[in-house]
Amino acid sequence: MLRVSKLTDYATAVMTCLASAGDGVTSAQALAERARLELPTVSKLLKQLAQAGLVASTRGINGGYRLARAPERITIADIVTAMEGPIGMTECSAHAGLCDHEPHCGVRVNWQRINQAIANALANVTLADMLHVPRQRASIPVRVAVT
Amino acid sequence: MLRVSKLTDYATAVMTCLASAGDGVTSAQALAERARLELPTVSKLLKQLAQAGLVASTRGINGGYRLARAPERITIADIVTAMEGPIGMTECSAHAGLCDHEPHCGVRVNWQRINQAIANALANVTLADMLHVPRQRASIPVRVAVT
DNA sequence: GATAAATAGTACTATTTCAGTCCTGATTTG
DNA sequence: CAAATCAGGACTGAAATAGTACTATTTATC
Repeated sequence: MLRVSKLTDYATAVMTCLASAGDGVTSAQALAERARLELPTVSKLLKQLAQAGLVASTRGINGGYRLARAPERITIADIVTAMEGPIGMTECSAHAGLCDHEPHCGVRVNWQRINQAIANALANVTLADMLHVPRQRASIPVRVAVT
Repeated sequence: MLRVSKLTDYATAVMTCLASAGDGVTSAQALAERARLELPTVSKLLKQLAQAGLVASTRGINGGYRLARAPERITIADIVTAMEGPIGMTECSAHAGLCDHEPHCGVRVNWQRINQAIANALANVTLADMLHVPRQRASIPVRVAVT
């Protein structure tokens, strides 16, 4: 149903917790409790987020994670990409050359444009935005133009 | 990777073929050949599209399918919804009440806003648009505002 | 009215993906 | 050195997906 995976969903929740936690490091354990998720699951996705460079980790006792950048500079698109790979609605728009139909597929270029629109929509919402419950109207002006 | 299913992808291709076929009915067989897909697959998705009211079918010999509305009035969002159900990036944003975390989930409202942005992006591209190879710039002004 | 062509509906299966868990190793603090 | 914590990989059960097959129904033509 055109959805992101649960892991990605959890990842946004955990990242939001991290953003609200401030500057110090927070352990995976503490994040799991705050997000009400299982520790192994949280560990797994934090590892992925760390590899993608969205969070920085500190090992050892009193270790934990913190955001690698300011919440204003981390977007939903970053998180989705970290968890699921490149954003592409169709196989051929994410990776060229895999589809037999490419030579006679007039639809492909248009899908790429749609992808772009969606990627822009995701890139226009930052972690900082997620911290706020939206105001009545127009608090996050997402403006996407396919050009 | 945030993608639509292959069936949905095929559906857009088949719908595009139908749009370019003009007013008469076109058989599933002919559509399969033009889209270079297997007949059973095309039949299956045409049935779904018919149930969703996007195509009209004529039975019997010389039967086939035609668009139920003008291509300008059928959007990618219509096709995606017909094939995959309601557009929702996360479980909780498509169906309320299923998620244990809802009471303490500050992320949910924001996901709903993102969904809306994406739904708008898909709703702003019509079948008629898909028929054209995009011009150099600004041929499909998709403008999405989360308000 | 019989026949052929085409859609309608249902069921089934193999494959793939996803979610979740567990285990072992590496690192740091005390 | 011991405890706490992250890193990396492997594994498994469940679910979704894709594709196929079969039967019933409808309609035009002869």
